[in-house]
Amino acid sequence: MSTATITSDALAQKLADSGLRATPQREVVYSVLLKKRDHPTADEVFARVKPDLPTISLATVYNCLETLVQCDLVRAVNFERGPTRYCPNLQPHAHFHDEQTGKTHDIDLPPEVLEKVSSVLPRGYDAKSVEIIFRGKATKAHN
Amino acid sequence: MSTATITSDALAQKLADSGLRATPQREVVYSVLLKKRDHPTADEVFARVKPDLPTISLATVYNCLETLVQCDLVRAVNFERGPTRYCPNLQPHAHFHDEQTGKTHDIDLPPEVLEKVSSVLPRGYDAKSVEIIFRGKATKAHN
DNA sequence: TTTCTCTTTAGAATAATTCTAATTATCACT
DNA sequence: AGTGATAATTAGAATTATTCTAAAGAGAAA
Repeated sequence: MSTATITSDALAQKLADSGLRATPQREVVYSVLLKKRDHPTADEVFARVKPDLPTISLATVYNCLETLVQCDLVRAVNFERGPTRYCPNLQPHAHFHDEQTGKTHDIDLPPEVLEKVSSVLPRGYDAKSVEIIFRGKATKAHN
Repeated sequence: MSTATITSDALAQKLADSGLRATPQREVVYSVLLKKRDHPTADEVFARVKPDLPTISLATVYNCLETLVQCDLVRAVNFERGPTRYCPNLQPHAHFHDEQTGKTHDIDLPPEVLEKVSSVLPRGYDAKSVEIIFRGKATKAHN
């Protein structure tokens, strides 16, 4: 496969690796994240999943999202106190939060920038992840 | 003055600049943040302020903190879904969130790193702030 | 003083998320 | 195919952090 995303079988595999099952709910939640990559909230995912699985509950959506985050298939992103948003982009990237539109943009992070950022950590700090969030406004072109 | 912090008069001045008054509540809340710079939550600030102002309410603590953030005297910091924490450090710095202890450490950000980070933004993205959060564990020495 | 605005206060309301207990589905074995 | 064990889903209650509301208090200005 050439993309960074994952087939349904591969999803099943990833889940199995963690001793978890591939359920319709998990598959649909994941596919919904892949289909429209606009960093939806749990509520938004809930709404998008319902046409396919009319009886799914919001709690299940939360459970599935949490599961996908645990399996490293999805990243959870938080802006201030807003609801958590979910992002299936597995490349290292920062987030740009547009205050006008409320939209979130992925910003690619070249390895050398990541490295420079990590270099600020004094001895004795062992980071296993870093999150970079810009806040500001983006021009029309980026809507 | 040699420090990055601010006298009570200067606080009054900063507030006045925004058309706000220097109240005992605001002064005590601010002084509590300066005294113990461990990124307390609103609840923790509330507890620390009470000995001085036994009748203060939690809503007022939220109000004061918000006011100080508006005046650029304090930064609000969020980790995941946890409660907002407050930080009177005005220098550009990142945060390191120690998952073992729950403690938050300020990590100085040299200008050239800040610049490198900002350089990842494509044309058309106008960031007015950037927040960098590391997550991991710190050695004993940093407790 | 009187008035006007800003601030504080207590408690109610809200929003997002997590928890609980019951049901349902799936798996591993026979 | 049947049975028990385990995992997952569900609806609704509960929780947490925060914000809102309406009333009371305080300070500056007229």
